[in-house]
Formats: sequence, C-alpha cells, structure tokens
Amino acid sequence: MLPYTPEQGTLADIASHRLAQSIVTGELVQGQKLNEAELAERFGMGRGPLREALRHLEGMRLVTRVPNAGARVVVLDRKTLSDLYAVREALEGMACRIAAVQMTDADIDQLRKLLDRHEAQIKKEGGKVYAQNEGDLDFHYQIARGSRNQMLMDMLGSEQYQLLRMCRYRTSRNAERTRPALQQHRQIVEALAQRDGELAEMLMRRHIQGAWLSISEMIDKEEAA
Amino acid sequence: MLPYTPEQGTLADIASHRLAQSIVTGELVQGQKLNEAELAERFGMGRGPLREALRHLEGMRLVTRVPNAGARVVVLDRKTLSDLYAVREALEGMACRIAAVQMTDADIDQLRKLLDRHEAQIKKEGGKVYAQNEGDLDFHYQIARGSRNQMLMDMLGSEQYQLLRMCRYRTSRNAERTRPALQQHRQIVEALAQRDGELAEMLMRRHIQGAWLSISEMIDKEEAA
DNA sequence: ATTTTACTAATTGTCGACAATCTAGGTTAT
DNA sequence: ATAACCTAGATTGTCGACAATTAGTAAAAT
Repeated sequence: MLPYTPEQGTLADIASHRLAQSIVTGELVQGQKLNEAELAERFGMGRGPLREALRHLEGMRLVTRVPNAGARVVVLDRKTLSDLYAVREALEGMACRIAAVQMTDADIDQLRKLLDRHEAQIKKEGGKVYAQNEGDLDFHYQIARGSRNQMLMDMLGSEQYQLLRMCRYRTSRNAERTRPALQQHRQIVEALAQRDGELAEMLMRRHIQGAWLSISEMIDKEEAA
Repeated sequence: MLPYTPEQGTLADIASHRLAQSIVTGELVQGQKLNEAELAERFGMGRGPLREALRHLEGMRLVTRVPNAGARVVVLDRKTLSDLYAVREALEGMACRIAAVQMTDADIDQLRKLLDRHEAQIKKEGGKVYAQNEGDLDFHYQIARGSRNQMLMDMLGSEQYQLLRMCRYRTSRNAERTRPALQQHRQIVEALAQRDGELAEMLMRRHIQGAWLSISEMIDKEEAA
C-alpha cells in the first residue's frame, strides 16, 4: 500500500494508477470481484471517477467487465500467458530489428550501462530484482524506445498491456533465470552495436521463448501442487 | 448517422460504439474537439456514461485526452500510420505463420469462399468495397482467428486498434489496389492450404508493405494539394 | 500599439441521490 | 426432498446539480 499517489491528474487517473499497481503486484487477487462503492470509499472519492478508471483498466485488459455484474481482476491462465508471449516475441523481435538501425551509439552505451547496473544489483541482492522491471529502467522498454516506433513504445511500455508487468512480477521470485537472462541481454546489445538487426531479432526471440519456457514450467509446478 | 444502435449493453457501451463508428468513418474530423455536454445531448444520455465511453476510446487510441482540457479525435499523421503498419506487419505475419498450423481445412475453405464473395463484389461495384472491412467479413481478422491467439484477435479485431479501420476507411476509395490485394489474399490462402507457414508469413508481410506503400503515396498527393 | 490583467462564460471534474438490475435466502407447491 | 417462485438486500447504472479549472474577451497600463 503505497502511501503517496504517484499521479497528479484527475481522480480517475489516480484511481487507475493505484488499481493497476494493486493488480500487477497481486495485492488484488486474480478473479477477485471489484466492488465500486468499497473501492471508492478506500480511495476517498466518488463512484464516478472510479467507474472511469475501471473503464480504462478494461481497455488495458487488467479487468474484465460484464454489464450489470461488475468488474473482476483478470485471471492469467496458461493460455492467456502463452498468447501474450507469442505476441511479445513478434513485437519485440521487430523492435530489435529496427532498433539496430535507429539507435544512436549513445543509446547503445546507455543500454550497456543499464545492464551493468542490473549485474551489480544481482550480485548484491542475489536475484529478487523487480525494481528493474519499472519504467525507464526496463531493458525491453529501452529497446522499444530505440525502435522510434511510438505505437510499439505504448504497447510495450507505460500504458498498454501491463499484463506483462503482472506476469513478470509473479515470476520475478525465481532467481535462477536472472543470470542467463542478463547474459542474453548482453548478447542482444552486442548485436545492436554491430548493427546486425537480423541477429538481434533472433536473439530477442530466443530470449523471450526461453522466458516463456521457464514460466511454463513454473505454472506446471503450481498446478501440480 | 445510423438510426439504430448496434449495441445492447449499457449507455456507455452504446456511446463508445457510436463514437468509434463516427471517428472511424470520418464523420468526426481528425483533431476535432469533443464536447461532453453536446455529445451527451446528441446521444440522449447524461454526461456520466459519455465520460466512461471517452475513457474507453482513449484506451483504443481513438481520442487523446488532456486533463481539464477535454478529449480530441486522434490525428493520423504520416508517422503514426507508418508505425501502425510496421506493427501490423509483425503481428499479422506471426498470425499467418501460426494459422498455417492451427487452421482446419474447413477454416481454409471458409477463407476461399470469403475471397470469392469479395471478388464478386469487386466485379459488381467496381471497387468501393468498405463492407468487406467489417467484422467477420474481414480477411485479416479471419486469419487472426485462425491463429487461435485470443490476444492477437483482440488486437486486430473487435476492440483494440480500430485505428486500422479508420485508416482503411479513408483509403478504401482508391479502387486501383483492390484487385492486386485480392490476388495477394489468394496467394496467402494457398500458402496456408499447403501448411507453409514461412511462405504465408512472407506473403502477408509483403502484402502489408504494399498496402503501406500505396497509402504513403496517397498521403504524399494529399500533402502536395 | 502592445502587453498585462481582471473578469466572464464555457467546459471539465466531482459528488450524492435515485432507478434498474442482479443475487441470495427463504417459502411454498409438487 | 426437490424445484420453482417470490421477496429483501446489495450492487450497478444513470442523472442532475455544484465546484474547479480553463479559455476567451475586453479594459487598463506601459
């Protein structure tokens, strides 16, 4: 429960932000019913702005709405995540191919420094690095920025599909994949530095496929338990 | 101005639908200010549901909102469309590759019949075939369905990015591209029938690149005028 | 003549109350 | 005992009114 409200706009924007955060972090359980009156009370606002926020979250696919039956937190089942990772592979693969042409040398240097920070964080804390999944610190988002494609940046970044953040948040606990992931990130950056878009795309696709494999196994274990 | 309201849900859903339609068809001009009170009056509802609809459209990228300054219809400039078509190429290329494996023979037959209908329509009307861009009739949407990827279907179909419909609606007047497009559609279907995902993806990517080239030229002409 | 500033009108943001709809529990009939 | 039905409670959907902010205009000062 963050005490401060990160957004400065209208109440609906604030509610949207706080709700998204609560859903992504799992504070609001998957499939849970979202009671308008209760949430409005908790956020200290009327139901109007809150309903606008729910409509916004519906567009982000973080909640599902049924007319006259209210809104529920989305449930990330196996099929949904599988679909999500397939889409990611296509989008981020493309981002890499274009970024290899569009990024400046300075941009690529920035990426290297970002990975240095990640490495330091891993050595220090041993694995639980969710902080690197946020905003400008995110490696994948920086590559989307490198593609100079605003639509892609929106899709992978701030607004659209926070589903990914939600998924990564749930799976950031298993530390055994952070090191190989970092290694793959480094390979991608080197491909970008050599301006080899084809290679960068292939490396990114494999990286995402590997992430999906890891998550898939984790789901299997959970279902077995 | 359609006299009937196509949706049956809440007033916000109806408003969302009607607004989207008006924006896509160009009845509401790009960049136009959207006055809440005026629209609510026109739709015969209060401002509450209308605000919810605007929040929804904001998520669809059909309107841009600035706090305390209202909502405006999005403007499709050259860069935005370029970005959109790059994303399309990646997503629909993937859809083809997966659909080549996932579609049933019956699905592919359906696609063939759909193209037969399109051909008949072209011969009869000579080109202005916007009806085929709607819903289940849409060739591209049917392929997204064939991928069995729900996220992709959402993105390319009903909800997300109606920007594409908006763009296609504007450019559906130029009839000279409908025949080569149909030819390319047929090639794609044959690739799917042979279960050649690689080929189907490549053909779809070229098809979309061709469409972008055509649209790009059209924009050049408009800017020259 | 131009810039600044106060004022007014219009528009957005918000709230509380009421109507419509759904849900759950108990009651009655078979 | 089971199933259909009805009623009471809770929840969503909607509206109208009020507050807050912005934009435009006209007057005043430099």
